[in-house]
Amino acid sequence: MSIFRLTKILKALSNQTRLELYLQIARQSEADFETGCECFITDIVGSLNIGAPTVSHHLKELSNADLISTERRGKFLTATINKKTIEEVIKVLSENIK
Amino acid sequence: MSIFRLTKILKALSNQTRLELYLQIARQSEADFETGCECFITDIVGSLNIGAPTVSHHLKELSNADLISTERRGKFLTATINKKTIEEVIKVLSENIK
DNA sequence: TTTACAATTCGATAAGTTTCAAATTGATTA
DNA sequence: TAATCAATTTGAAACTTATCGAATTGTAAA
Repeated sequence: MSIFRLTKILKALSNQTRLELYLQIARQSEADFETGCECFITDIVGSLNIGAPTVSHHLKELSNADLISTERRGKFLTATINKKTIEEVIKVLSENIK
Repeated sequence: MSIFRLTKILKALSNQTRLELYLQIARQSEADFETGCECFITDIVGSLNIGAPTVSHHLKELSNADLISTERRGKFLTATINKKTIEEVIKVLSENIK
């Protein structure tokens, strides 16, 4: 992984609100796998203390960093995390800290 | 680890120059362990394409995030990474991405 | 088809970050 | 002690980011 890509991913995770958003999607993804439900953004918007435009902006940042994928479900938006991306980050960091 | 602390650490690593600085210190630390040498900041300043004040600023950010420790050796400054910190980050990320 | 609601885009502002030049501090060496 | 060199501090400029209100788009329900 290039240093540029690594920086981009870490930058996407380096804002508190965005990190919370990401972690919430991650937790939700895990729960959904068991329950068969889906992670609706509208629910998260309600629980975090920021407006819809800001959430939209943050989601785009996470998407651009390839940390999550989103999908429209009619009126709503669902999000899932891309495990591969975060696993790569973990791997790179681990390798450099032997 | 609190979300605040995690954000602070990730923020410290989310700038390309600062990440390169950190990785260089990490690599150097590893090499030094074998050679018995030390990681002098003055050498890194020469190899990265930025001025001394900027390096100083970045080192402080890394220190404040507890990612590195620095020590004066007379006229010079040496740096070592704090493995524990990055290991905690790796752990938290891993746990949240099951 | 009008209404309602989720999400996005746009434009603006406030806040934060990166970087440098100049001045300063701390420590070594001539 | 004076000169030198590494590192830090300060102050400022340029750039980036987070956030919001208002307007817009897309979809579903009345």
